[in-house]
This record gives sequence, structure tokens and C-alpha cells, in this order.
Amino acid sequence: MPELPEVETVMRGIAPVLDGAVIKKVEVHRDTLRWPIPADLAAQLEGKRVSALRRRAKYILVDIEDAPTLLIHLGMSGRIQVYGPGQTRPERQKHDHILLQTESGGTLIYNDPRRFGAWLLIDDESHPLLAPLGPEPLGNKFDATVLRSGLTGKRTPIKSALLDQHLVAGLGNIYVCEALFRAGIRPTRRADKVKVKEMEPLAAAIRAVLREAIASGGSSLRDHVQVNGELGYFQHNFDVYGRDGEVCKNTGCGQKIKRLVQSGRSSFFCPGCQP
DNA sequence: AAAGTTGCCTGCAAGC
DNA sequence: TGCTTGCAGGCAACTT
Repeated sequence: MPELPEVETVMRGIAPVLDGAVIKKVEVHRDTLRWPIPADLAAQLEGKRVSALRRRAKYILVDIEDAPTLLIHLGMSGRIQVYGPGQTRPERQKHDHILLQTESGGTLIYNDPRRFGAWLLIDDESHPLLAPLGPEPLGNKFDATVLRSGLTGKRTPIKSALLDQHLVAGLGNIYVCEALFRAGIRPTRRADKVKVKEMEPLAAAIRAVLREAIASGGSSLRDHVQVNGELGYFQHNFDVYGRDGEVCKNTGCGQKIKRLVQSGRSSFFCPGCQP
């Protein structure tokens, strides 16, 4: 379920239970996700207080007092559910790999059928997973200039270039398609052929698509202590993603959305609006 | 039952 | 020619 907006939504959703909480118990029921879960995870976290929750690209970072930072990635199918002190949580389900309990009676459950996710302990952002990441698209270091320099000389399709987390961090397959639609750029165009005057609209489209997705995901969670990552995507209706054969939403266009495969991933675009 | 939101790694090709 | 870099494809494991 996770691109940047979904990860942001999950992070906000777990904050009420985790932020400032003291971790009482950590149960690990699998030794490996994408990578081995640190054998000393429980020992490192138990008895420590969570000092902050952050997001970097598609990673959730849980800062712990007097301990390494917990890095969580949801991969393709990672989900997190949290239960407040008063709530009874269900029996452990299939693919519930990690359970975390707080002193105040909160519970966090990590479920991940495909196990492409990650739970790691890191010292700081110089960690090899984080250091090479590009700027946050919603931060002040991302703009048209970043795009321009990042796309120069790239013969790969613009779609692939934007999926590269080293150019800009946090975009995935869905929101790249959505952003390119808004910017009126066909996903197959060579990255270095995207014009300079298209950079600003593209940067703006990326920011807008992500902001709106966060807003819609966040609102769906407002009254839920339970975090369900699916809400982010579920509540959002996309302009092109998954709409192969359906009519373009732009007024007066009337053309049908097309699907194609680039580097093994589906792309969706409007032939009329994305020349 | 084909396709799926993730990212790392490989092997090959292009370019200098 | 040999090195570096970049890119397309494969893969991980399971659900719908």
C-alpha cells in the first residue's frame, strides 16, 4: 500500500499510540522480511521511550531515547494497525510478524504477507538506505531546478526517471502516473527531452498530487485509532491509474485512458492530454 | 490466474 | 581495448 502519502498517513496514524510512549514489549515472529530483522530488536527497544516519529521518502523513522532509530518500510504489502489502551485487539493473524506493546497499554501490529518490507535499527540518516535519497518532494529543496539537473542526460523514459528515489524521494508507480497526467507529459517521453518550461508544471503536479493524497488519506483516518494503510489509496480516486479503457476525466477530452508496460510496471496515460 | 503499491541486484550495453 | 556508468529485467512471496 505504500507510496509517500500512504506512509505519511500511517505515520500520523500510529503517532497517537507511539509518540512519547515507553515500549514495554516487542514480539518478533519472523526472522526475516526483506532483510533479517535485527536479533536484538526487542532488547534495544524494550524499556525505552519514543521521542519522535518522522518520515523520509517511504520510510517511517521512529526515534528512541538512548537507542538506535527504528526504520520501518512497508514494502508492497506492509500494514500497520494500532490499538489504544481501551481497545481490545484481535488474535494474532496470519502474517502478523511484529507486535509492539507500550507501557500505557497501546499495541502496534505489523502485518506483511509478501515480506518486502523492512524493520531495521539505524544510527542516523547517513545509513546507506537513506543517504542517497533525493529531496523530499514536499520539502523546500525540491523544485524545477532539481528536476532539470536530474533529468539532463537521462535517456530513460520520464516515468522511470521519476521512479528513481535518488532524483526525488517518495514517488511510486501510482503517483508518477498521476503527476505526469496532470503535467500533460506522456510517460514514454525521454527524460532529457522534457522541456525546461515543462519542469515547473511537473514539479507543481508532483507536489499537488502528493498533497491531495495525504489530505484524503489523513481525513479518512481522523476518527480512527486503528490504522489501515489501504484507506489512503481506497479513498482516493485516481485520474489515470487503473483506469485503462475509461474516459479521460478532463472536460472536453473524451479520449480513453491507455495502459502500457514500462520496465515491467504498468503506466496509464491519456493519449489526448499527454502528447 | 495474471497482476500488484516496493526496491535491490544482476548482466549487458553504451560511452568515454 | 578497458573501464565506468546506466538501464532493463529479474527477483523476493503472497493475495486477490
